[in-house]
Amino acid sequence: MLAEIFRERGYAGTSLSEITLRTGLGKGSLYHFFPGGKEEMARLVLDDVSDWFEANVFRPLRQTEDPAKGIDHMFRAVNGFFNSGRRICLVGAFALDDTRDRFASEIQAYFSAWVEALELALKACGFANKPARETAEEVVAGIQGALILARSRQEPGIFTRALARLRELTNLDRAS
Amino acid sequence: MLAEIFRERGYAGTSLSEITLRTGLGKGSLYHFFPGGKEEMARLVLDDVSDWFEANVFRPLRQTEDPAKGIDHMFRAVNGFFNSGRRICLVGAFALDDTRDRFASEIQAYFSAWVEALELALKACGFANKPARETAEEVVAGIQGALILARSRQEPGIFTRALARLRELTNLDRAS
DNA sequence: GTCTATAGATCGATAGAC
DNA sequence: GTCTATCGATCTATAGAC
Repeated sequence: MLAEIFRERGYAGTSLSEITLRTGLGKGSLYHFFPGGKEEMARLVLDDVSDWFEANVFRPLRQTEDPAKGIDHMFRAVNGFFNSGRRICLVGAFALDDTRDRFASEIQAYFSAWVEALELALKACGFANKPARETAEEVVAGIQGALILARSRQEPGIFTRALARLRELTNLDRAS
Repeated sequence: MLAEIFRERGYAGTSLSEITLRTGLGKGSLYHFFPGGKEEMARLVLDDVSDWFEANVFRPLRQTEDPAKGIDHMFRAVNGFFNSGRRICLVGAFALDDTRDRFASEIQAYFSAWVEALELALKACGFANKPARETAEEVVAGIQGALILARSRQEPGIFTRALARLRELTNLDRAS
């Protein structure tokens, strides 16, 4: 719920009065749970997102017994989490304006963990160091960009199609 | 100048007091030039961006005599405009939260024009309909995502590397 | 055109009753 | 814990002198 408000309004655009309205909690209660105010609420949301990706995306990518399965799992989990392109990435949105500076370490950690976990899986699939790194960056960036494009056109199909194409980049036989 | 403020703060995070400080104009002057207030200022900035891309990216892509040159021109213009990954895309940033609804037609037009112009150039290069469309979406989304990734890690090199890889996708001999 | 002054609303945050 | 009341700051926007 909190996360959805920040996703809709952005960090600067989210007001405590809207949070009280949509959560049903008065400001007194909100400041009881979050003495740090709006910033602490947003930090909790970012942590929740990171935890979810750690459990459902990064960790499966790091298990090296069957790396292809981890990659497959990533694409399915990502498609589900972003509701096939109808939901944006909060971390990516926060990265674009000065909100990034407020949550620099969280945002940096999220994308680093993602790229590095995918890079590891690609190497385990047989990719050499450089193509593994570059493909990992290309896939993570491609996902973020597809979310922008899908939302800008209000056309979620753009995201699903993009995921399918990005998945092909992770096939070793198509790598350069 | 106006554009840079909106890029830094986002639409909701941009205040008129900061605009008066950084432009040196009082609020009276600002409302003299922009009776519509902040929204009209942002709309002007979006129009300026659209005009720049129309002249320096979309139009070169649409000239079909030498489509490969148009594509090459796009990558160089984009790298320059986004300052090799140090500057974000205002339209993409606006697309992510509810700012999108306020400027829906401008944002939609920007990305549609970009994808369609690139699609046209790719077809002129010999791409079939479907790969041309999909590659165009992949390149535009990849650029947007690379800007997010580069900014989140404060590492502009990510953007330059991404552009180089996306450029390869526009080579017909590498298309699927 | 540009300024200052200010209106009226809303902001994040706090105080204190219950 | 949850509420209401309210603080001081800041917001967008306007009024009116010059």
